[in-house]
Amino acid sequence: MAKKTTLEDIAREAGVSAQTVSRVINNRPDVSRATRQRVQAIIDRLGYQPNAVARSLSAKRTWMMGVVIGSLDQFGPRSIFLELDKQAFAAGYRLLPYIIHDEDTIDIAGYFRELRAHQPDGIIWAVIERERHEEILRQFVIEPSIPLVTMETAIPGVPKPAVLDQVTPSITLVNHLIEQGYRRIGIIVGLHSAATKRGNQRLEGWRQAMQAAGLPTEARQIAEGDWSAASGERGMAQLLAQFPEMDAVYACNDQMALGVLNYAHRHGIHVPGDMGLVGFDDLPEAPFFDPPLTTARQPFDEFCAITVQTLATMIDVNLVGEAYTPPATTILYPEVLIRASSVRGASPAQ
Amino acid sequence: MAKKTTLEDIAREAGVSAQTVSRVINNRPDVSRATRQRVQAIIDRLGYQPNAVARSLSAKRTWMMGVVIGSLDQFGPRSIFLELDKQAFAAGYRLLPYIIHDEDTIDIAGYFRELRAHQPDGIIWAVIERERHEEILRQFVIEPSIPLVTMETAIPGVPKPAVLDQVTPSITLVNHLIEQGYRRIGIIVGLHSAATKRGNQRLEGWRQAMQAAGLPTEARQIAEGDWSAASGERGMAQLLAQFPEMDAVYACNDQMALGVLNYAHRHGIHVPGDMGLVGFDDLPEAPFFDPPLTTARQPFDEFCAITVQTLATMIDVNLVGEAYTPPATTILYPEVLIRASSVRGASPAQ
DNA sequence: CTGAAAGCGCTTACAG
DNA sequence: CTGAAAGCGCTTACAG
Repeated sequence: MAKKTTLEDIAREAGVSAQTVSRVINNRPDVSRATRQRVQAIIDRLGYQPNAVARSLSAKRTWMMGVVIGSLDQFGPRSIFLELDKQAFAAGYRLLPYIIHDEDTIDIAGYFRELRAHQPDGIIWAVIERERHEEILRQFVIEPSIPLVTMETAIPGVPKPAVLDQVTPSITLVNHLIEQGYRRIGIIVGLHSAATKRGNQRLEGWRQAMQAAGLPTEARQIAEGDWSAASGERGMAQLLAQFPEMDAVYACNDQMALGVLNYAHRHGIHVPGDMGLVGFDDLPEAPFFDPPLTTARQPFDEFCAITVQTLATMIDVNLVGEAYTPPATTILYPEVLIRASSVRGASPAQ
Repeated sequence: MAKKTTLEDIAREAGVSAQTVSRVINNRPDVSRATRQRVQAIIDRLGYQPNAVARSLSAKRTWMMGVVIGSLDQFGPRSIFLELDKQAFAAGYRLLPYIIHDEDTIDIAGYFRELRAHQPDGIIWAVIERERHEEILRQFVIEPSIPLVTMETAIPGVPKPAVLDQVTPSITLVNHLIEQGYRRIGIIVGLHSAATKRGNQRLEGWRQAMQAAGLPTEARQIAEGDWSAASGERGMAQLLAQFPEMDAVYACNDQMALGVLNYAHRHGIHVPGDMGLVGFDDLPEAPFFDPPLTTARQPFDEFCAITVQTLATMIDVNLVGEAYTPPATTILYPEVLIRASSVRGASPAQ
């Protein structure tokens, strides 16, 4: 392996000191035009690239944001990860991903210690809320006071720059079903809904809308899935068994809605004629379902932009040593997209 | 910010030298049991975590693998990224992702220089082949001889540990359609198929299977999409216009196949009765399409495992300074999954 | 505008 | 089995 060019090499070649080269690299103003040009020419000629590791160590700044996030198999985490990456790059940061492929087998605390060992300038905690996380965060992040923001979890004292409201779009979706004349509306919630804010909120929105309309919200109207299409299919079968008069379903994500559609097709249930259906997520595939799916699209771009910007500010403030007053949480509202699956007058497929 | 605990702190506290602590941390054998226990106890008590940046600088090893990959919006890159992450973690490496969100606007060379600045121990080049990449790789990686493997691109002198064969499953898919009695088979290829190996291979498999069966492969049987469902729908319309006698379609990914299905539903074309359909990818949603979609599933887990293992070996060998003989490329074969969309005898949905 | 010195927090030979 | 010294490749005060 050919010896790599270092700052020292450039300095020698240019006949200047190391920190003059450093100044040129970092675009500091206090270098004469002539010196800057001479040094820059040598840098370009040798294709020199400063060692980011050395720079991080001496500057005590890595320009890395650690991100802890659930498996990217699901649409939500995946979209968030991609947008975080875009936004972080735009802000000059690189992402250090710690993806939790399987929450049940992974040692989150160990995972987290390791992430911290890499000295990220800040950490984005994008994992869906679980009881035990709060303790881990407190122990490993909050106490050593490394800048931290959360995206899905509300922890006292930790900024949560933005939140995706789940209740409002759920109410809108259910109200829309009611306006279309559906009355006996069932719901298929996601996995761990009892333990996560997100699942609860969608259920909560359904409940509020139903009760406001004077409609029942009994336990037999609720089935639990695991976000997969297969579980949507099972949930549909379960609901029809325990709530046979059902005339519409709110599937808490589009994949489960697809399972419901599949069940309906196989059993000769016409959607939306016999059964109204709404989902959540707006998968790229959703407009191409048969019938196209009414659903809600979350503004992940804004969600991530606000989160990254806030963390970047926290990092800056932290370096200066000032006290930081976190901004109020920005509430973002998903957009409801009405498509044929929930519109009573919609013509059948054929 | 409370001063972080360093190795020096541990040494002072334990009354030993710094490198004795270093030995304990790195599990070197040459430490007495008594010393090791005493030091370890202090490490545990203070919750000390060695600074990975300092360690990387002095050891000249970051335990990072850089991965350059296209946008994770698509199923292929996404699956590859997730599996790479799993495999890299299992091998003791972390991933430094450089995601190319938009290939047309990004400065790949600059992107790459920056990745190199972070001193990854090796680089995985998982971008789909484009002409200009080869030059960039040669300039920035091959010359400074940093361990590098490719996944989608074949570059002379650069190991490509495994390859996902696209021709064979395409032949299998088309042969299956032929066996089912379909004869006038159209194909919707993906974006840039002229420029990427992958697109070409699926088209090539279609061509080979058709010609082997003595069936025509005219230009009017081919439409180009962009991998999206919308483009599949457009491709279907285009094919029916220029190839009206068509009785089956090979959509080169499942999303485009979904677009085809959507078109068929809206125009009263029965799949598989009037029109056979096969896709490629086996999206989690594919078994729940109406009808369930015949498609091919690629073994991304093996693909990534072999790639990561090879790179890890190359890194080890490179550190020792030995010459490395890259292994032969392992050819992996996607599995074809037959579902109702291509089975003539399959009963209609209702 | 420029440079000599110290230091970031570790590991790596080299001694003993 | 243990330690003193040097060094990884930069940046940061501090002088001048």
